[in-house]
Amino acid sequence: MSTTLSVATITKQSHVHDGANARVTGWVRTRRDSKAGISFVNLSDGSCQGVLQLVVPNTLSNYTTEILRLTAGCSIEAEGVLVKGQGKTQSLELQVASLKVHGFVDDPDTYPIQPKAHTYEYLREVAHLRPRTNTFGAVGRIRHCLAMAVHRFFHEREFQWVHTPIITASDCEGAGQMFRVSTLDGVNPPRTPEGGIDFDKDFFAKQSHLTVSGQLNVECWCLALSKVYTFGPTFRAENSNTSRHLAEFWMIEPEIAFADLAADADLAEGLLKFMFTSLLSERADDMAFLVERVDKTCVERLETFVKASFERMDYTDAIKQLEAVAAKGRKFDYPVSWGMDMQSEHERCLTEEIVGRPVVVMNYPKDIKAFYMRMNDDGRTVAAMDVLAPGIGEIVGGSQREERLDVLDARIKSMGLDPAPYWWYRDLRRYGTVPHAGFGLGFERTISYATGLSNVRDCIPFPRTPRNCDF
RNA sequence: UCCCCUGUAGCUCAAUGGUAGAGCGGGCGGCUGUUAACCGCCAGGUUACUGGUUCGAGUCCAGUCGGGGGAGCCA
Repeated sequence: MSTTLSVATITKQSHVHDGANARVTGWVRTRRDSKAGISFVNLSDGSCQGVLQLVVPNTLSNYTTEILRLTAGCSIEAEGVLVKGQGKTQSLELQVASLKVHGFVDDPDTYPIQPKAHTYEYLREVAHLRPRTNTFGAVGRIRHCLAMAVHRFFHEREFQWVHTPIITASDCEGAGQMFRVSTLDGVNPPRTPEGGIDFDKDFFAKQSHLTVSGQLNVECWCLALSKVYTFGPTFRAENSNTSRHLAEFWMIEPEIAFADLAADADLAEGLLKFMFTSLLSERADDMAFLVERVDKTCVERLETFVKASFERMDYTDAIKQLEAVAAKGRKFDYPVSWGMDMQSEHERCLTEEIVGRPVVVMNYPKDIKAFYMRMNDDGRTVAAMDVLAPGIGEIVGGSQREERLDVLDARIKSMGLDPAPYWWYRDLRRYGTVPHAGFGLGFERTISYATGLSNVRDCIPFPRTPRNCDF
């Protein structure tokens, strides 16, 4: 019985396995027949970008009945000897002694995945099969690599991973439209005497939703474990139809105690650089493929990214710089002025044209930011930061949190919010409050930036967007 | 939600308002230690849907549905 080896193992350790007996499993990419009495079958098992070439002699008993019927997508297992190939490449190939077909492809004429370029739009319609393509195989492995890098980064720095809830009954998140979670009969719900829906009868005896952020929950654990993070799915019911938005996406949200906004920005920079350094060293095969087929500049972009320090700029200075280029004739659809929320065109101009690399914009006007962000001494800005990246815009949004109860209460009041639901959040400021800060990093946007895939729907296995929840 | 673009063979795309085509994929044959090979033949279509203009509509118009890009919101 031969050892089962992955294509990745055979490729990476070719010197070890040269001459060895091996068993391999996977899916057929291509088949070429030679009248010299052999067929060449390229096999992918998804373990790496490359394929293993199987050399199948016509002396096998199932050669004419099965081997010659192999088409793209058939699943097989093969046993034989690994030897150096005779073709152009020096890599190992399998001289097949026996080959078993697990599943043929019905109707190869219409098999959706062909050995050719498909459009991303088409592949989204066959999302159950698209991981079989080179590009989506690469993105899947890259996604895994980056996720592992996130955990490694935090673990090595004594952060604790906190599993914040997916379902939340606090209506105080304020980061956009939420998906309702309910077991009530949506067609004929129980009613209150006033005629409204009676949520006392609902599963949690109150309204509940899918979380839009783990931040408020992770802050609680931060004020006990000091360095924490969440990494999980979040949900936004916004009717956003863009290449940068998903209804379900993954977010990384660290929170650090006894830390200010500058430490927060340093953490964001360190995390992103660690992720991309890991990617460049661990998935060189997939990145090389992306350079060839998707985005010529993606490796170069990441190499530059990990070497350069982020530009740090106050919001006030960013506005001055934008006003300066506008004065020189740069046209904007929206005029630039202090106090405005920067539009996409402004963010892109700043990171792509003015700075030319990622930029951290800090200390925004208080009126355009959330209630929990720490009021600066000037009384008109808060300690908020966004990391803007060329080509994609905002990938990180964060802040130092308001730790002073009286200031927090004043903010809640001035923004017209009801303080009651925030009782537990306020308790953190009553019992041993500390300066603390954190941010959210959009995982799919990070993958988009790293790979050059310009639509986040191609950066998650099964994208959920308005009017689209297939598979 | 708003603006713009778009929908033709399994896929990627052609086709002045006038006979719907090519490449790839598939089938058959040839050739070859081949590399998303190469050569020949064959099959494959209610041009998204509904209606309209016209002698004649893939093409022009209206509506519906799908897809994309941009904006807003944000990660």
